[in-house]
Amino acid sequence: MSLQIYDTLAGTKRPFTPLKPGHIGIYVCGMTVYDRCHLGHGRVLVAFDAIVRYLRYRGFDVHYVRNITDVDDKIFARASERGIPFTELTSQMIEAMHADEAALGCQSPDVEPRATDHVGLMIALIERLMTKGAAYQGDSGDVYFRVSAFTDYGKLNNRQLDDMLAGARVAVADDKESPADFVLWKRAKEGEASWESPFGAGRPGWHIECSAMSMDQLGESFDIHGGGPDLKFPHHENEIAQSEAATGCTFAHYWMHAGAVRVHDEKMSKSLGNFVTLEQLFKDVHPEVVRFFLLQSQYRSAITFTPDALKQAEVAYGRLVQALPDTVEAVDSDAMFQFQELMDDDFNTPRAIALMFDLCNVGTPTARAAMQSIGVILGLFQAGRDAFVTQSQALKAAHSGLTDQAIEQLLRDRQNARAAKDFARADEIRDQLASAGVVIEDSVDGTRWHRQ
RNA sequence: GGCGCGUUGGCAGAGUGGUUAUGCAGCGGAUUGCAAAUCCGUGGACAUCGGUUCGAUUCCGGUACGCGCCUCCA
Repeated sequence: MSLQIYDTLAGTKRPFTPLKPGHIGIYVCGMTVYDRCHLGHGRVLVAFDAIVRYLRYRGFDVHYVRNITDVDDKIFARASERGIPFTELTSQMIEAMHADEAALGCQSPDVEPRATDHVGLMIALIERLMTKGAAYQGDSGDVYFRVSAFTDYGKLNNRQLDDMLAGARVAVADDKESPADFVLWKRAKEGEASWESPFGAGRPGWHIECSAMSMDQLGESFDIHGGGPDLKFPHHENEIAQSEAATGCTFAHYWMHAGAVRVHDEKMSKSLGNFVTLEQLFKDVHPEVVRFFLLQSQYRSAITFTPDALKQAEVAYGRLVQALPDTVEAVDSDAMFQFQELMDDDFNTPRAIALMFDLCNVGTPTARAAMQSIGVILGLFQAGRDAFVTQSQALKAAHSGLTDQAIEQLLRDRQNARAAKDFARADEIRDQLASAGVVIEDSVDGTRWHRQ
């Protein structure tokens, strides 16, 4: 079977055919850098990282582009709240994002274009749209995209323009020809960063940056465009409109959207304030566990985050880590073939993980080697077994009431009690340790312990 | 109101027109002073009502409930 990808625009899985054989250009909408990343951002990072890793494993030469939105109302607002220049805020947040991304085991995109570095390209694209009659400047000085100039408007989200106008909730700027028209260029406001342009000083609207930068990196027509679930509308719809109106050719050939992360049956989002940041999660569990947790669901399905679910993932992943082979072995090629079949079906990472457990249960050297290979392709096992255990234990020690020294002392007391056949005392100590989250294992070569 | 998605065993989460998902938890056994860890074994599910079919959790239609988008949000 060949590679199938679910295309949001088609509403179904489609066999994947790259525009240029062997090569794939992919553009993913990245972060607006005004705050720390939460688990929803993490999901997009991990999903597309795993996808890109797999495509490369499959032999494609992948050019992975992910933008950084570093001009935006929220950025200006947050920077002025904190009394710092907006560029200082964005550079802090970009640094934090890169740290989170690295912790999750994601490879950096090949290119990470920033909006502020490409304003010239955006201006050029807006001028092109004006020349074609697809853009106009209102009395306020803002420049808008003329939605009526693009007959396919709504195709990504299956929407009719009339329906959208009827249900419009957004306050309509009175210099728009139509409420559905969206801004390409915002006139400069007092005290805010702005750029000179033929339409006057101002700054770009949100959508235009992705059209300009994706086409700059990947050409006017490219293979895959991805992003989070909340970008389908209006962001990606508007990207299609302005890009295709300008070029006259198909913009992205496959549209991929990750599913939402939920908390208590609500979408995790900044606006609802119900988000948990990656930074917070990394205090409780090893970042690889977060990655594993995310990959346990297919990238398009909704995930409900609960601390218990993360705990389950930790236990399950720990078992796989323990089964990593000590030596380099030949890989079970049959298993790798199965893996490819599973992943070729729209990147079915949950089944790939199930296969890893099957291999773990088989337990032979070649099976365990295959399990490791699969994990590595999915970006797991990056710390290695010993470091993973050490790092996980260190996290738990930070939450524990007992120091390592106290634990060692209790174990010596217990050992003495056992030697004296005072099992009641020995069990009492074991219970005490257990209630502090410390599990002990007696074996012929002594007693081992770990924090649970 | 418009568009779309979901409802699987205690929990997480795949998939299939007739045969074991997988993981966590549970239960039984081996092992252990007792445990833990490990190994072996094991019960348990497809929201609801109709239809198609020899046969549907799986296809089609209705219903209920839930969710997402329609405004910035990954």
